[in-house]
Amino acid sequence: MKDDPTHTTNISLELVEAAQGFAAIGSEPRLEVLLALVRAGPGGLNVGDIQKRLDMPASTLTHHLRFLAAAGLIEQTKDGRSIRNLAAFERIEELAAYLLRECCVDQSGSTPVGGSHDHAR
Amino acid sequence: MKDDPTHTTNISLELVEAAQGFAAIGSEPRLEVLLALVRAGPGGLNVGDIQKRLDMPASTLTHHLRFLAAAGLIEQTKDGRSIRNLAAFERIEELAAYLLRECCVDQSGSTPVGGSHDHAR
DNA sequence: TTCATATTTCGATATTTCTAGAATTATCAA
DNA sequence: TTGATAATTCTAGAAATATCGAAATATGAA
Repeated sequence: MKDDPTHTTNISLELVEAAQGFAAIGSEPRLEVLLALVRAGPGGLNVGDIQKRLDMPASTLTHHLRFLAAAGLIEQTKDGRSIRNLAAFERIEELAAYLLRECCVDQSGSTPVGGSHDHAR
Repeated sequence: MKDDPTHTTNISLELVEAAQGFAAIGSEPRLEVLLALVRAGPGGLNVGDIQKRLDMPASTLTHHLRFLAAAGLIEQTKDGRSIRNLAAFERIEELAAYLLRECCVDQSGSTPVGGSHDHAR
């Protein structure tokens, strides 16, 4: 019982996914893109909007959006001839939760839940 | 009053520092190193210990430790002929807080605190 | 269809990061 | 001092990322 694939909303992220998520926001331009989307709220922003706000070449922006999407931090839906980008709040929260969960291990002195994450080696 | 250098415990991270922190844990080997330190607790681990646990060449490990230290995610103190590495729990929490703070902006519909982070452009 | 807009793909270059062996420095012990 | 241990620095090739202009693709409007 290491991970339950039947759950869509995963409670705990795997290390690999967490690392990918952190890498995605571990770049200033990408973090700025994500924050712009977060601030834009449920309506999101299309690529052109982001481009204007951050003054970034379209091809560069596409490159970064691909990273964010691959890490599950944004969702992209086609809307006419433009692409609507939405911040994936759940994933952001999962990343925060991952950090907090790991952070408190061994500090309070007890294992918080069940040994959910891969230890060993 | 944007940032108070007299405070050791900074309340809010700048975007640049946050991105650096996320980049530091945005690599599987580095995230594993940090988790090992977190699990080791207040005693920390020296480089050799980490090396054995993760089975990683010393020079590679040093490389990653430098990243983590630069991002403020670990603290290194000399202890005899070995180096004691400690997880910087505060910084980890700051990163989590950064995510949660940004995540909730515009979602609840109101600006949470004062416009603490750089908007605009 | 023709034109304009929105975005991606392509291609090319620059830079960074990853990895790890070899050499070096530092420290303690005998 | 000599020897062993701990860690870093040096070096370098491979791989990944970053940046961005130009060309291509897709869609909607006239």
